[in-house]
Amino acid sequence: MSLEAAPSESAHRERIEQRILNAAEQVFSQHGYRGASLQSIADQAVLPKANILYYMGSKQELYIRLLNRMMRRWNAVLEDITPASDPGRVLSEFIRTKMVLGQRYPEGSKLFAAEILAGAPFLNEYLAVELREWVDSRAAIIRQWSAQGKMDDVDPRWLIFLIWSATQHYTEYSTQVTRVIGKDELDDKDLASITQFLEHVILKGCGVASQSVPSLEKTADL
Amino acid sequence: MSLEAAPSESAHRERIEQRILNAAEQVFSQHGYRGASLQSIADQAVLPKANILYYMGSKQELYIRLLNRMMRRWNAVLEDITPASDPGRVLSEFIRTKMVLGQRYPEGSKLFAAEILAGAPFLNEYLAVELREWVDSRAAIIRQWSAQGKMDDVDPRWLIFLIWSATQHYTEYSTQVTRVIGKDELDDKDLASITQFLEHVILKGCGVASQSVPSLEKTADL
DNA sequence: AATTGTTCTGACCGAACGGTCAGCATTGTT
DNA sequence: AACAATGCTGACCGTTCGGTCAGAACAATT
Repeated sequence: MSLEAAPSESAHRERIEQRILNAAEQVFSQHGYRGASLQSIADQAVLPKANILYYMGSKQELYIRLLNRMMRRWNAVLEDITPASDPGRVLSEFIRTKMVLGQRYPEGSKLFAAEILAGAPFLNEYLAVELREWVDSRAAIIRQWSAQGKMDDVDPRWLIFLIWSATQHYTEYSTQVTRVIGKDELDDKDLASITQFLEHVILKGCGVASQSVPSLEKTADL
Repeated sequence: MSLEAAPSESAHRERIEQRILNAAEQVFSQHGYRGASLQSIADQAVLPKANILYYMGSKQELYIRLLNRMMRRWNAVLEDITPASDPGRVLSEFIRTKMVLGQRYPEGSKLFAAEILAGAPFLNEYLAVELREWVDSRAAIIRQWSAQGKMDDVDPRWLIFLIWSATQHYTEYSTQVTRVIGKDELDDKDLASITQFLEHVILKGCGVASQSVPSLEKTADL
């Protein structure tokens, strides 16, 4: 009845599905696939249990939709990287992007973590094919940077895993981090401080010149 | 009837309990507290389900025994650290110890990770009290090192979390790492390579002089 | 007002859950 | 040989699990 045909007919459905997906993401990320129950997801979404199955079909379909949604958010990271790129700029952007992604989708990150802990029964192929190609192609470029003398001769795969783990830590282990530093949650100041710390240590540790403020150096001279 | 009274009477019991604990550690670490079933633990231990409850009392008691066992293994790390210690030596030892611990007790590490992901319902107090004191006391010493000019002025808590996350990654995310690098498991050569990489990047990144072989530097002189 | 198609959900299903217990098997003591 | 004490487990309990389904509720079209 409107100029746009498709979206208006499913506008209501779309809203409910998003509500279910968000609720499910929270429950699955906390308790994993087996530990999450449709009843607790329904409670979280304030909907009857049968309604969840009406929209999502089954527990497994719901879970896979969540994984796909999370993987899609990932695809934009480090797309335009070439041997001519500046390592410092690229690594900084990588660290910052991953910190932002973790903050924007904390439940999605935890969901991914729980899936890996369970042995990646649903993501096995994704890890072995798509993610592997992603890592391999970036690793090849980093190796060229090393060969060009732009940075130390480190194994690029370990470097990628280092950035991955260090950034991921603050979303997946937020419970641990906040308890240890005695806060309820990390504020923007903390996150900026963490990001700056990681950029400083990782770039300097790889022998990459940093373009950020060198305020962390023990010697201010050149 | 022997010189040792207590241990002989419970030798059999001890063996069975260890068998159950090891089986339970595997199942809990994969699926979390809720996702683990006593039946699957019993299957893993090749024992009838009722036997598990005979020895452990309840699912919760079994889980808490596992957490305590894992926490006990942790207490030896970085005990003898003073402001006079050499930062390079201490940080290297920290990295190596954590890598070894993760390799020795991979299921225990994953168990811990799953507990944190679930919001640390059982470890809340441990994190907020004991672990916090552990981190605070080490952080105070690291700050003195920075003040003495022995290393860059970085936030010691972020440094501790960085080492924690980077080392933990290879045990907790072993599924992801092995799939991405196309192996079934990480061998000793990989682990040595990773350890050396982490020592290089983290020590150099914090402005700490390293005593290990400087083979990774892009310049071999000096 | 009647018809049609979609949305929704209470009630129910068999299976699996954590936990209990009666009672058989095994061992150690006398 | 008799007797406790402990080890052990099949059978069972009430509850919750993922999933099905008949039919009520609702909206849109005629």
